[in-house]
Amino acid sequence: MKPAASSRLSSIYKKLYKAFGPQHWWPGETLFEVAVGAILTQNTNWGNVEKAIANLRNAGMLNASALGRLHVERLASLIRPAGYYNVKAKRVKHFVDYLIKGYEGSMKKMRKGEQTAVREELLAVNGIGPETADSIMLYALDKPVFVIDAYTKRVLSRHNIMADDKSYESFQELFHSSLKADVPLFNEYHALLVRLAKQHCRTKPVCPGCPIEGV
DNA sequence: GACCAGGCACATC
DNA sequence: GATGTGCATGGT
Repeated sequence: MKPAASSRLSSIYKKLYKAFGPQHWWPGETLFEVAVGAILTQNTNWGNVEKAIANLRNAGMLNASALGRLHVERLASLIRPAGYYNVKAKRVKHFVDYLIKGYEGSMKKMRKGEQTAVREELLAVNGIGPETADSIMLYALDKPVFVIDAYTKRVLSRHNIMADDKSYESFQELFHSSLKADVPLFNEYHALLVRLAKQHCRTKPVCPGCPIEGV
C-alpha cells in the first residue's frame, strides 16, 4: 500500500531537489517586476514575458508611478511579445491602480500586510486569479502560500496523488496540510514541479526516467 | 503549419 | 456549479 499523500509530497520534494537542485525562482530585479511578471506570464511562455519586461525596463516603466501614468494602449504595445497584450495591459493597470491606492505604489508596504487580507485584496483585482495572486504572495511578498498551476496538477494527477479535476483550493490545501509553512520550501518546491513537468510529464501517461517514479 | 506555453473573465446553460 | 469561448505572441 502506498503511503499517504502528505508523506509522499515530502518524499517527492527531496527526490526532486536531489535530481535537479535549486531552481532560482523567481527571476526579477524588484518586487514590482516580479508582480508584473506574474500577470504577464498567464498562459504564456516565460521567454516571451522576458521580452515584454525588457521593453518595460528600457522604457523606464518598471515602477508603479510610471505605469500608473502610462496610457493602456502604449502599455499594450510595450508588452506585445507576452501575448494577450490588450487583456494583460488592462490587468497590469488594474494591479497598479490597486497598489497605488492601497499601498502608495509600494510593494514593501504591501508586504507588511496581513496574509489572508492581502490575498483577498489581490483576488478582488480584475485580472488576478488564484495562481497569479499566489505567485505574487509567495515570490514577491514572502508569504508562505503554495502556488498551484497546470504543471502542479499534471504532475500530481499523473502520479495518482490527486485527480486533475479537483479544485485549485483542493490542491493547495493538500500542500498546506502536508508541508511546513515555509517560504523558501514553497518557492523551491513549486519551481521543481514545473521543472519536472516540462521534462517528464508532457504527453505520455508514464514518464521513463522520472525521478519521482514509485514514490 | 499545428501545437504549446507558469490563466482569467465572462456568457450561457 | 459546470462548461465553453476569447484573448495572441513566439518557440518547437
